Order: sequence, then C-alpha cells, then structure tokens
Amino acid sequence: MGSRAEKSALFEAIALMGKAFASPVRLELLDLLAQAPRTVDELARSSDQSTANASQHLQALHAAGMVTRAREGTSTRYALAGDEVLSLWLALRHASIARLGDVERAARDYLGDEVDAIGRDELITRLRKGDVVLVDVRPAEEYAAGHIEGARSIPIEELESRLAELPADHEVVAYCRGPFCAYAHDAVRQIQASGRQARRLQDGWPEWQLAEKSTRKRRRAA
Amino acid sequence: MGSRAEKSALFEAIALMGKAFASPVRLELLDLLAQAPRTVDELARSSDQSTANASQHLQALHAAGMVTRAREGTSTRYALAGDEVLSLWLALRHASIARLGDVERAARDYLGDEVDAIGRDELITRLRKGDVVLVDVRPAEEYAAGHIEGARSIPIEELESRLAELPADHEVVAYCRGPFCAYAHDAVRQIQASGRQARRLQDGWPEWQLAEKSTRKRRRAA
DNA sequence: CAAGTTATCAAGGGATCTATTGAATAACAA
DNA sequence: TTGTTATTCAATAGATCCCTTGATAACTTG
Repeated sequence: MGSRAEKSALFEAIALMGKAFASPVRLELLDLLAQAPRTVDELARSSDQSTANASQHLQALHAAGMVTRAREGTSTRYALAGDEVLSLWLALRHASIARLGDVERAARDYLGDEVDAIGRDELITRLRKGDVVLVDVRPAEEYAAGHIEGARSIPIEELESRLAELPADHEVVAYCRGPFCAYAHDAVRQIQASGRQARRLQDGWPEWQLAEKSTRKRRRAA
Repeated sequence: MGSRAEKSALFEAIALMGKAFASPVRLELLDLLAQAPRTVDELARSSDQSTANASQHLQALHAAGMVTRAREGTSTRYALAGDEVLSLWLALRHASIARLGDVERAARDYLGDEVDAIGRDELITRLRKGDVVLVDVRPAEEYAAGHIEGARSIPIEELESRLAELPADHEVVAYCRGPFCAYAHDAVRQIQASGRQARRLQDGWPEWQLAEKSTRKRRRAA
C-alpha cells in the first residue's frame, strides 16, 4: 500500500480516459454526441470520417468509459455516458479557450464576425416577462432529443423560408449546439437582415442542460 | 467560413490541450502542481522521474497552456496556469472515478482500507460550532502555499511524535491533497489508534479552494 | 434464401509520442 | 575565472497511435 507501483497504476488508469481527449476526431464525435445520441453512420457522415475510422474512435471512447453503446436492430447507437463526461468535455473546451489563443482564433475563423450574445440569466428573466421569442435552430432530431423549455424549433436550413413565422415586434434569441456552432451565428445574421432584432444565446443546449441540473440540485440541497 | 478545414482546425487546437492528459506522468505532475507551485527538480523527485523527462513533460504542459513558468534565480518554478485548468483536472479525475471501475480499484489498492469521511458542508457547520479540530497533514510547504481557514499544520511524518497536541475530547478531521492522497487515510488510522475520534475530509485542499471561490462568486452575483 | 445495410475486425505503413542518454546552457558562488 | 547546480536541448530507439483498405459479421428486408 502506498507504493510507487500502485500510485503509477492509479495515474495510468486515469490516463486511459485522458487519452480519449488526445484526438481531434474523437473530440468532434464527443461534441456531436453532446447534442443527441447517434448511430455510427450518422456520426461518420457528420464528422466527415470513413465509417471504419469513426467506428474505431467510438470504440476507443467506449473503452475509456465516455460513451455507451446500444444495438438498435441493424445499427448501433452511441451516447454520452453521463453528465460527468459532458461537463468534462465542456471544461476542456472552456479551459482551452481561456488558455490557448489559437482556439479563439480558430473559432473566429470558423464562425465569422461576432454577433451580439445574451447570457443565461438575462434570457431567463426576459422569457419570464415574455418579451422574447426563443428559437432552436439545430436539426429537428436534436431538438427532439432535448431543448430549452419554451423554445420553438426552426432548423437553420428552413429558417429562410420560415422567417415570416417570427414576430417583428419582439426580439428573437437563437441558440444551437454551443459557442463553436455556426448555426446561431448564421441565424442571427439572417434574422437581422430581415429587419428584426436578434441575438444569439451565449451557450448552447448542452451547457444549458447542465446548468439546469446543477441549479435544481443546489435548490434541493437548500 | 464554416468550412470543414476550419472546423478541423478548431478541434485540432482543442486537442492540443487534450493531448496533455494522455500521459500518466503528466497527470501526476499536474496533481502535484494542484497543491503548490514547484521547481522542476522537486517535481522530478516527487514523481520519481529523471529531471530531463520531468522537464520535457513540463514543457509539454506549458505548450498546452496548462502551466506557467517563472525563472527564480537558478531554478524554474512551474505552477498551474489557472482555475480553469484546476477544475479541468478535477473533472477528469471525477469522471474517471465515475466511469472507469479500474480507477476505483487502483485507488483502493493504493489507499488501503476505507476510513470514515466527512463532507464539506458538515465540516463547515461543525467548525462553526467549534467542536472539531481540523488538521492539514500535507508537507509544510504545501500548507504554506494555501490551506483551509482554521486548519493547523501537522505534516504526516511528524504526526506520530505530535499526537499529544491533539485534544482527546474533540473529534479530529484530517485532510490532505485529495481523495487519492494517502496522507489523510494514514493520519486517521494513526489518530484512531491513539484512542481519539477521527475522520478524513472527503476532498482535499484543491477541491476546497475551488468550491470556496465558486460559492463566493455565486454570493456576489445574488 | 439472397441482397443490401450497418458496423466491426485485421493488418500495415506512416506518423507521433516516450524515456533515456549525454551534451549544452544559464545563474550563481567562491 | 572556475566550479556547481538546475534546467534544457538533441538524438535515438522503441512503443503507440492513426487512417486506409479489404474482408467479415449481424441483422433486415424483399
């Protein structure tokens, strides 16, 4: 007990999970799974990987305990293994933004010009007052897998043809997968171009969902 | 904007930090730095690595933005780069405990039999009532670098000879580096063997410190 | 049962990572 | 200056990781 060998074994066991974060492909798969469970094929297509490669990386994530796997007839559906994993991924993203300038630079390149954002707290009070319309611009399946209460689904590809559904006299808030997802940025630009007021929610569905759970827990404790 | 190349660049930038978690040696170095800043030589000795190897890993951590480096005369002192990094490390440890059975098994092997633990909330109320004595059993330098308010320092190596300093009529709570540190476990066993009541604090100094900061922030916001 | 999907397996070349060794450098003290 | 200590650099061999390719397995549907 307390020997070097046993201490090393401990850190090696943790590094097994750490290794899972060492590949950009796996990170992208995790990011997709943070929205909704998906099959290998869907994940491979969304991340521009060959099926075999996506499958291999998913197996690595599975071995690291980060995703669960469920057979569904002819296909296999992978999902994040739990909230610990989600918050770990969000913590990595957060820390990398804070510490690596390249991440912010890469994000700017990918997202284009910054658009006005609104924070969680402000959105909650505005929603309570009823003077904003909240729009989920992710694909319909992701909305179906979970969304912010009170949001309506208008996938980004349908937005242009459904602009008329949005009120002209209220501000519109759009949200999507998270701070690195281009959908909400695009949506805000489109909505603003139509003469309406619009902002994007600072975070996306995964962050919102985690925040909900932790405030609920804190309230229960108090 | 929004192209595959730019999206890949984004995930590659994040993976730069993710790669830092892929090696057990680097994790151990991080764990040591979570207690207090240290020089290369100290880190190498504490982690049973050659100086050159420790230096190389520290440089990798530095490139990943996870540690800062400061020259101090003839030596170089490394420190965690910020709270985001600390909470990221704690999140990894937490998720690995939750998801990888091997981690818990390895921890049990390293720590020996479980001893009674006390949580943060209970400790706070007991401290307020003044009916427990809180002991920091880490090395004196780590106590000096930061400790729980109201704790007294009795490094584990000195504990046996200083048992008399502990009151027999109050419960003693010992804490150390964290849930994977053997010091508090050992301390509780020693104190109990001397006929006193003792428990270990569930978490260690790093967790406590982060929790302090986040409750303070929440209170400021409210 | 045959054909078609979907996912995994197996093997290999190329890239990357790791620890070791020994030399080089920087700061300081005598 | 010369020696001492603390750290980094450079080179290297061995291990591991990554993606591709082609075959295989599991299951569904016609």
